[in-house]
Formats: sequence, structure tokens, C-alpha cells
Amino acid sequence: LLRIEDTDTERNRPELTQNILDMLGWLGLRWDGEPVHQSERAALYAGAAERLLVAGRAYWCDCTAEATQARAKERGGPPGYDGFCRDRQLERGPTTALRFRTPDEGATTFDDIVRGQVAVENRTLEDFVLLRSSGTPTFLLANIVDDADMGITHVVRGEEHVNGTPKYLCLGDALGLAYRPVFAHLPVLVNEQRKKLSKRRDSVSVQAFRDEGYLPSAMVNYLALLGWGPKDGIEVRPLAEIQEQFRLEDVGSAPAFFDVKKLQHVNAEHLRALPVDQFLDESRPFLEHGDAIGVLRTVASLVQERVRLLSEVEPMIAFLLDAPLVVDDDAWTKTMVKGKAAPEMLRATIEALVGLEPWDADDIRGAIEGAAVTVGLVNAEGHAQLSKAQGPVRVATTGRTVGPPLFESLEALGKERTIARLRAASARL
RNA sequence: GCCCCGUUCUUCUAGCGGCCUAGGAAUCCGGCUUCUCAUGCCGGCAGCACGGGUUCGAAUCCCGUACGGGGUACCA
Repeated sequence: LLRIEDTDTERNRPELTQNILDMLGWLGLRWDGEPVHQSERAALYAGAAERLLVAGRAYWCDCTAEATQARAKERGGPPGYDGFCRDRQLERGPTTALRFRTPDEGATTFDDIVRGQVAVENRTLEDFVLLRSSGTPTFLLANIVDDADMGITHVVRGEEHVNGTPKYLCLGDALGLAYRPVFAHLPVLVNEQRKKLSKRRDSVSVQAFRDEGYLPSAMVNYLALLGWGPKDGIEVRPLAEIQEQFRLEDVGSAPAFFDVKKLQHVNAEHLRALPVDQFLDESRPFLEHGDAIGVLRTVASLVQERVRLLSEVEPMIAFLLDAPLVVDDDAWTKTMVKGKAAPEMLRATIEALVGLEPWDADDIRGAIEGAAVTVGLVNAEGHAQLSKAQGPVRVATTGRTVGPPLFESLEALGKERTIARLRAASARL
């Protein structure tokens, strides 16, 4: 049973919950339940609060946040509530909140799968709020009530909840609950400044990663590597194997930095491991041009090996699309203007390709090798130096200095377009 | 301030007293393969925060210091 809890009615945003569920679904977490609104469980929380009140473990408090802070400042130090209303015997009113009377003595301890035993002196626990003046329950109260009621077995959450756990446990004791889940507090993820990843400051939206073209399997694979490592050292692997090896007790407790570079590497490997058909399926949502998928099909495996993100697919095959060729300025300058043999190479290539039949990668290669020899781009043995010869042809036909293998690209491009582009480049030079 | 926790290469980690002159991965830098790029393969740079103990022996256990994180809400 997975529970995502948001008890604040005023800030309850269904679309946010839906978004979380969508992302969890994308990551592969199955979700069969229906969201439950806290109002449906109000009686449960109210009952618990009432029991605490009659047992003398809770009291009404009308201190405002400002008054609490002012007193703390006057005391000269520690912020937080000082128990001002503990024995004032206040009745419930429109501005009163219900506070829990934390134990003055003893200590609360609990075992945590990732952190070991954690112990806290009860006197350091302040009297926290159980019910807001609006009558709604706070996180801690709803938590213990729901966990016990729903029979939650494992509480797995971020390190930021460690400090709240003793309060939660004291509350459970006061309620007479014979309930104790297994705890696992995972380390937080930090940014380059070593601060906890925050929604406002950092780009942590799963949605954003999906839009950039990360595969969910790569995402989960990488996430598993933060705070944990497989015993056999094989980091990039199928999810099933990770499930087999992953143990909460092996997770470290130090904060980990979210390294996008490594995530990209993991993604590239997952992308390459895909069967070609599946690579095409995954690419489809990232293709904007209507003919892109058809074009991609002809060079899929060549592209698959060269991209780290699915968003890189279309740019890589842009020269094959039914659209005017865009020639990169730097590529043009570097290869055509500064490349001495460029004009000759283009002319010789056009000549060699015009009568070429059939139009396939091997024969195109042969023709271009011949052109290279013609213009003197040869090595000591008199063989064509393709590494130099292919440059001008590549820029003329694809507009860039890098891309999929040239001969296969030209085969996919077709004879007519290839020659037209070579002529256009030659004329421009 | 107070409470809880953490610290192995730049980063993510393996290591749980001798297999460690500390292993892997990402990044970066070389080389090979090669029609560019990418892949693949080979190699390189780089670390146990510091100081005390305990022990025949410490990255591993204990204490302290420094640094870092989390919490300290009528948010969750």
C-alpha cells in the first residue's frame, strides 16, 4: 500500500496529486487506488484528538505565531513553542489549536533500516499542534492515525522526517496504539551547493526529464545508484536485476549529489540496449516532422548508437527530412573555406556519383574513394584518405561535420537530393 | 541556540579489523579501432576530512575537532 499524504485542505490541489501519480506511473509504479480526501476520514482524526484530550495528553492553545516567537526571543534563544498554554485549561474556541503534551522525561528510540538506532530525549520535543484552529489535522496526527488504521508496514521516506518520528511515536503511545512500522529514512538528494534539492530552486521535475527524452528505466536505474551500489559493480542493468539486488539495509545515509552527466550516460546505454523497433516507438513522441518516423526507420540503428537523449534523434536526421538543408556556419567555414581541396573534391564527387548505379552505400563509398584519388587525397600507399575526403561531401549534404556514417546517409538521402546539394555547395564555393 | 545525522577520487559508490601500495562507474586526458561522430577496447589523472586512542594490525572500532546536511511551522 502506497500512501501519498497531503492533509492541508486549503492547499489541496487535485491536479498536483494527479501529476504525482502520472509520474510514478511513468516510472513504472502501478497504482490501483483512488485518492482519498481527508474529509472522508475526519471522524477518525477527531476521535483520536478527543481521546488525547480526555486523557490529558493534549490541550487547547490560543497563542499566535507572533506571540510564540516574541516569547522565544525574550527568552533569549531557541525558537519554538514553550508550552505557554499547557495548564491554562482553555476551552475550544475559534482561534484555538490543539497541542500535544509531549512527555517531560524519558527518551524515544526507534530502529531505522538505513540509519540504525536513533534516540531522542523526550524533553527536547516541543508541544506540537495536532489540530489547527480550523479543525483540520496536521501531518503528524493524520500520519499515525492513518498508518495504524491502514496497517502500513513500512515507512520509507526522506531524511527530513527523522526528527518528526519521535513525535509520531509518542503520539502513538499516548493513543495506546500497539503499532510500530518499519522505518527507513533515505538520504536526501542535494544540488551542487550541497543543499537539499528543492522544487523552487532546482530542476527536479520528473516531467522535465521525460520531456528531454530520458527513458523511465534509465531514470530508475540511475536513482537506484544514489546512496547504493550493486555488489557486483555492474551499475547499468535491467530493472529486474536491480530489484533482485536492492536492499534498503544497504543504502547509505549520506546525502547524494544528483549528477545529470551520469544520468545521461545511463540513459544512452539503456537507449542502445533497446531493440530497434522499440527505439522507434520511444522516439516517435519526440519527432515533430510528419515524415521523420519514416526517415528514421531507414537509419534507426545508426542513430540509436549516437544519441544520449531521445530529443537528440530528430536533429540528427534533420538533413534527411523533406525540408530545406540548413548548413551550419562553423562547419562551412572549417571544412569548405579552410579546407583546401574542398572545391575539387566536390566537383570530382559529383562527377563520380552522377552516373552511379545502383545507389547503395558500398558503391557510393567506392565512387567517393575514386574521387578522392582523382584530386590527390591519398596516403603514402596511394589509397584514398577518406577521413579528409568525406568532410566537404558531408557538410555539403548534411550541413554538419558530424552525423551518422556518410555512405549510409547518402543512400538514405537518395541520388537526386545528394547531387543537388553537392552542386549547390559547389556553386556557393 | 537546541535536537538528529553524515564525511572514501571532481561526482556516484565498493569496502563492514589483515585479501587495500583502497576496487568500480561517470567526467576529463591520452592511445588503438574507424569515412566524421558515436560505439568498442587499452591506458592515465585523482580519494580514506583532521587529531587522538584501542589493536600485533584500522578506510573499517571508540573519543574529540572541523566541515557538511536535516529538523526545530496552525507546510508536508
